[in-house]
Amino acid sequence: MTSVTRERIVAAAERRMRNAGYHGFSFRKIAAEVGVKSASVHHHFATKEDLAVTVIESYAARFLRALGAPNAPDAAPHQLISRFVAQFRSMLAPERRMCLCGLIAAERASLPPRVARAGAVFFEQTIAWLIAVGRRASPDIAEQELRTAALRIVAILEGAMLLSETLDDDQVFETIAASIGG
Amino acid sequence: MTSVTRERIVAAAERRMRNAGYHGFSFRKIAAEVGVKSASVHHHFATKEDLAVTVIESYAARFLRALGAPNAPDAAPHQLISRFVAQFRSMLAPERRMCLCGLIAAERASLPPRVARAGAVFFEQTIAWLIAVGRRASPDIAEQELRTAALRIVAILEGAMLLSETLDDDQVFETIAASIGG
DNA sequence: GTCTATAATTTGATAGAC
DNA sequence: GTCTATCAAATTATAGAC
Repeated sequence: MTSVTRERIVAAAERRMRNAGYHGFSFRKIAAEVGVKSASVHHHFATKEDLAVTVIESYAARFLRALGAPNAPDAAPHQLISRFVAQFRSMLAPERRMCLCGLIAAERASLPPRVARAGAVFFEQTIAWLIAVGRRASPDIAEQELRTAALRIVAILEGAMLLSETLDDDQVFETIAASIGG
Repeated sequence: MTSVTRERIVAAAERRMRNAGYHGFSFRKIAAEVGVKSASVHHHFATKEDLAVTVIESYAARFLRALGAPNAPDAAPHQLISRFVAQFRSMLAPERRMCLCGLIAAERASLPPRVARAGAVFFEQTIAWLIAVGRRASPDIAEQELRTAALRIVAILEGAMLLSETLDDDQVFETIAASIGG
């Protein structure tokens, strides 16, 4: 079920997709990085679409796992928001690369539907996590307001990563993210 | 100097780059869309890099021109901010496509330096425009604070476009952008 | 300025030996 | 599970006729 080679393929594909997006990675480059032939990559993943979906789902699962439960009894809501921001920050280091799903979101119009969908699921899950945290902090606020606040936080962080990358300056992310508080 | 075919090539390339990024468009697809052969595209633009740089510079110039002067005497600062937001909104319609330079920023790590640079210039110019508007509204605020506010606005709008596209929902952009005011 | 033709490389994917 | 070998198509780019 789990193979070392398979895991190394997913890791290499994630690195490449975060640099260049879905259209910017190839089976041969991935294979060369892992130290196998492209036919071996096809043994683990029948199509490029399959590999991309696996990479995105693995990325999303890792991200959500790092956040932990939104109702963790040992963490106050503002600590959870800090953890959320920190999770984005950690993705930016050490190479200042965009969030994988931010890139996938940008390419959406040209992606196979399953790939685009996997990217959207990441955002639905992170937004749901933020809403759950917000509900705990402010039980009386309407669902719509919680969702608006969650959308704002995710938009700011994705935008902050985008600007930090293009302006080639880590501090840009910190400057923008500081306004979220938490 | 200016040729109709050349302009149609730039327009087609911009459309394709906004769908799929730098790695997702080809001379042949552009040529087919315009109704010429790929060799004709090469006559106007020697390399893919050259075409991409021209597309980005043309996009940035159009965007800045639409904003107008940041110190226009007939427009109040809050009206100028509204115009800034409206300019992003207009790019989202009617196909809900990401800002071209947002996509270029996301792909930065894998781009030819000149292409990445052209994308960064767009953001430097839009941020400078926002700072100029802010300085007019609040002459006594420190430069650093104006820059922070400008970075925030651009990050929110780029992030709002990203989320709007991936969640396939125009209202997401409006919901997030509404918090900017102006 | 546009075309045909083509070079040289890369791409996603498959067949079949080991 | 990995390999060699290969296919069919697409890629950027160039040469040269019209």
